Amino acid sequence: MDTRWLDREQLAAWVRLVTVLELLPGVLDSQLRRDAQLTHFDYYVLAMLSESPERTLRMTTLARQTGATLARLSHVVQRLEARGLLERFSCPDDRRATNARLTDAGLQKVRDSAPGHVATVRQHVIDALTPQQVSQLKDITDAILSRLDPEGARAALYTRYDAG
Amino acid sequence: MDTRWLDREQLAAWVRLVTVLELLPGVLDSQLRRDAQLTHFDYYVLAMLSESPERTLRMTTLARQTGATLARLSHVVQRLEARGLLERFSCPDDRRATNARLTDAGLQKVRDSAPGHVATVRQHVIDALTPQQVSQLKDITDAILSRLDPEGARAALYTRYDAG
DNA sequence: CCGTGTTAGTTGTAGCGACAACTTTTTCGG
DNA sequence: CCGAAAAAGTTGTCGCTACAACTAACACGG
Repeated sequence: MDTRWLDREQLAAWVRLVTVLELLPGVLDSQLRRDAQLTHFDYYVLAMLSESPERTLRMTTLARQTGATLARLSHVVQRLEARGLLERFSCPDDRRATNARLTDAGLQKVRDSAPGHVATVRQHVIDALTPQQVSQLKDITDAILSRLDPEGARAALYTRYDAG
Repeated sequence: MDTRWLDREQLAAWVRLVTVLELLPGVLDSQLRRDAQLTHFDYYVLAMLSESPERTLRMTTLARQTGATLARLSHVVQRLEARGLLERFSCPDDRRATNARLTDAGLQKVRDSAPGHVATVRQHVIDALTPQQVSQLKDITDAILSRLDPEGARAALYTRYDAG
């Protein structure tokens, strides 16, 4: 097994990507933690629910769309439920399944924290890039995800939470 | 403060990036954990040392270059020292400072685990992209890092660990 | 050369995620 | 239908990271 090492350009891209991987989650987490007492993953879960019909999703669906394991999601949802931001109830159709539904308080939390979060995303990522680079980034991450997550379970969200 | 929401294209790029942020670290960690009993961060630390003169770096330098806090690095180095992969010694010039030096066993560990790690990086990232996209990724991550880490402390490593 | 502030690093604690073990319900081949 | 296998969640435990508090050593203005 001869190793194909990385050339200079590949290495440069990779090292930078690793550093982004190391720093960006912390930036997202600390802003949301400070301003909304939420981790980024908490926010992601709440935001996903807020955009679903009936503000409700099956645990398995939520897990697939957030890229988390069911075990992790179960812990997170337990904590969010204890805080009154969502509630769980057994699915009538399939008694193995559990649904998670966003409460009014949870919806309010998402709406309150969205502006600050979007501002952070703009400040550290989107506004640092040209429109062309944003488009390139979409294609690049798409290509990576096709290797990382061949089932292609990733979600669409992060839309507006304004008066509408 | 009127919020500037993300448009469709920005949103698409961002959601995909978040998913990469969520999935990629786990993939890197589990491969290295399985094959070398190292986290990706452990590997990064050892690799960085292996490329330094005397295989030695100051804790502060190592922290800056890996993007970690000194506290985190201190814990990690403590564990790696306990496993005999590196050793710490007080800096003669400045007795506040601590140097970390890779042991022979540590160097061997890096050399042994590098091929499998690079293969993983290729499989999930580099080989999923065209050469042009690799170049774009470098520029994009550079732009993001300029916002994330204005001091620009990121390192250069991940070179070859072959017979040389 | 003294005291104040800064720099370097360590340590304790609490919280989150990974992994494995487990229960319950559903599916489906024979 | 019956039993085995699969699917959906939950829970317990362990390891890692963030945060805050702390010690020790250096810098430097007065």
